[in-house]
Amino acid sequence: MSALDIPCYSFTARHASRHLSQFYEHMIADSGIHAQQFTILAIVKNKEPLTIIELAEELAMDRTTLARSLHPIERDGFISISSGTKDRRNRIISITEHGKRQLELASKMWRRAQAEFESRFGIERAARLREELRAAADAVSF
Amino acid sequence: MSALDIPCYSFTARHASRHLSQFYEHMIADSGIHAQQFTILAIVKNKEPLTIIELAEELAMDRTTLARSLHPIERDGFISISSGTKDRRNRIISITEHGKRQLELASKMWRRAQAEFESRFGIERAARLREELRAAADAVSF
DNA sequence: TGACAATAGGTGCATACGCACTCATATTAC
DNA sequence: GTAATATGAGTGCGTATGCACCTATTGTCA
Repeated sequence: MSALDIPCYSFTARHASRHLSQFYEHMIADSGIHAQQFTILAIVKNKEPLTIIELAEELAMDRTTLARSLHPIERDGFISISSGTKDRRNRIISITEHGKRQLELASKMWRRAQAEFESRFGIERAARLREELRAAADAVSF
Repeated sequence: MSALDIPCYSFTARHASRHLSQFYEHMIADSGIHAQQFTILAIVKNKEPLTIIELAEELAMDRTTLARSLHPIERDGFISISSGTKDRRNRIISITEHGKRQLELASKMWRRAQAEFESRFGIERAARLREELRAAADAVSF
């Protein structure tokens, strides 16, 4: 019996997530951004301008985790973060022109990663898995 | 359209992994160990003694990540790490009595987490998802 | 209007993750 | 037996993750 036979749903999900992430990281590495940053950029582009809490809700992730994930992509000039004018507590996040170009580039590689995974795993099977993953996350959300 | 509708398999897997992990973390928090540490302890108990590379292979995770994950549970006295005698490059990992007791305790809570997830998600559906996650990880493993 | 509650965000801390690089030991080739 | 190679492990660095606690600003209500 290997550890992979441990019937723990948490371990299995973490394990799959690690390997999927690694696969995508390698596939888009040349774009200069990470898989997680790719997702953030894509959302920011579609929803800008938005606050940290709004973006965190979009991504269904922790506010503080997200805030720190923004630092590298702000440092690299892919997004800009400014203070709100109406509500000065807010931080307003937008994508820069540089960020849009980088996202375009990464998108090409991302599409190849998607296609490669679907080719290896089966396109319908992959779609089903994605649905089930969403449902599983829903099931444990408080 | 929300970020959760992004058809990226990597994002979806990370998202589900985050939420599943959080669910398990909360369910076993009182045991004093984390979900990841639970898995490590379980494997060490079943396979001890083993080296870092052997354990990393069991867990299908990066050697250096694992090595660092061992520090907290060694510090807390759940495992012991000694140098190999035959091959002095090796580090030999074993579970301590204290670790076994802690694992017993955590196992009870883990079983409740498993049951709760299966109850919410459906037991056969959960088993199917686990199989598919394993297969997906296999598909992207180099 | 002034106290209090609610909200947006930041920080400290600890764990999790993996790559590139290095060191020490063991094995192999000659 | 020694030089070259292979292997096991450690370290530096950067990203990802989330909890507890904090500050600053805004909103509310007496």
